[in-house]
Amino acid sequence: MPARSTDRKPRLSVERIVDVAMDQLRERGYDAVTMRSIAAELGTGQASLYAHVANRNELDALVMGRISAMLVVPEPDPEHWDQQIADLAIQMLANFRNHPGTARCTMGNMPTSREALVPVEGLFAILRAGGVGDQDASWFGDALALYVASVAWEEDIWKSRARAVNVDEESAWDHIPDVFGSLDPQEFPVLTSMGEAMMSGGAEERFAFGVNLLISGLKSRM
Amino acid sequence: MPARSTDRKPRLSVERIVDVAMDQLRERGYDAVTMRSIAAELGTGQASLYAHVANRNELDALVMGRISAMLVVPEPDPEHWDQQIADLAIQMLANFRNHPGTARCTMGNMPTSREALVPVEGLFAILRAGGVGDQDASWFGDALALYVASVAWEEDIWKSRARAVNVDEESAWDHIPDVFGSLDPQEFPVLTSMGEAMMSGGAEERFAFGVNLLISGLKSRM
DNA sequence: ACCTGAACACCGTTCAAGT
DNA sequence: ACCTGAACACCGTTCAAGT
Repeated sequence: MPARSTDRKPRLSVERIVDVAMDQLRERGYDAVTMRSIAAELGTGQASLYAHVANRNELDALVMGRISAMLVVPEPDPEHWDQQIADLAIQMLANFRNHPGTARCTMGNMPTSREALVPVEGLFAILRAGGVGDQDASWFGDALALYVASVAWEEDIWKSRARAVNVDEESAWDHIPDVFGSLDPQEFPVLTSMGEAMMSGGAEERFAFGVNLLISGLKSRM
Repeated sequence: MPARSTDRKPRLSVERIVDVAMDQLRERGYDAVTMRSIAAELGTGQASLYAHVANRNELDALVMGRISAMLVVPEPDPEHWDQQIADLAIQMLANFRNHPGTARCTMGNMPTSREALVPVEGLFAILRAGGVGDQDASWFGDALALYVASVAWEEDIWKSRARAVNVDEESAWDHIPDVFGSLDPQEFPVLTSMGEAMMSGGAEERFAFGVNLLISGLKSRM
């Protein structure tokens, strides 16, 4: 009798491959997720994945589509377009953080799939409603997406490095103040005199500052 | 008789290793430069490199130091701090372009060497002269450096991809308009109606726009 | 059509052994 | 102290062969 509903090896599919990729990205970080590690978890050989995914880069694009689909872009409110953009940026970073390791998958990959383009459409709809010209909107969208992904990717890198040294993320930063403390005040008068400003502020504040820079800059053109 | 001045294998040194790395980064792109390829060009085994360089990541940091040392940061002119920062950003991007493949080396690497910190000191000196507070300066410097490196790295990625397909860089973009052309205007009303704005503007204009965004944003806080 | 084992052509890094 | 050959434990991708 065929055990239909409890088959130990359901068929491979793009969805299952991306599922496993997302899990492993979270648990191991970008560099430790390989075609082989994914295949192993799926109980198959690495060659089998290539029947569903062309190559590693396409897998990255699929992961980008998956996390893009999680974004919820609000209906444009012309009165509060700037706040809507700021909120969206914060949502994007939070989404990357909820799915560690995925930021790297988006870098260098243009959004070309339907999934990935839906939030882009939403972003531009908000900008247009706010009265931002198409040219400015296009370039602004580029800069914002690049900034958010870069910040998320850097955070992933610190996480991976801490994991490599097998130390908690906080104490990985411990030796950084040493660099500034050991600087020659003659040669580095500014750096040595702004020590605490270099260190202060959490990731949240830094990111909010950067997003505010971009949005204020855009407003100052209008 | 010992042929002193024409020794075919001068001693290995960090400098020579970084020299070769920079050359190969230019000619092959980041991913194709390996400990092995560097060792091969130096006529030695890959293991020999490890007597001078701890690992690949340290090599990247050394490359970052090398290109940082090429930057010329002007004496602060309080009247024109904003233009000085814009010029510096343009110089940074030009420097990355003159040394293709090096942008990736800087990503995720904090400037900790003396070489790498000299231009950072110069940047902060300009900002301080311009009256920017230390906290703002610190966060702004972060965002600017991240933005410039990201843009340069993306350009390197397009270049590598074009190289992989063995096609010139221009025609690698040929199929991109197709993506927008095939979009459903019902689902993507904004994207389909801003076609030319998405494409227009060279890399130069886009970058100048992004830098202007950051600087204008910073000014609007003062 | 989908899956597999085995191979190809690579990686970074380590280490015992040489000079 | 510096260098080397050889190995270890990996990569992405391909391909002939199976079902």
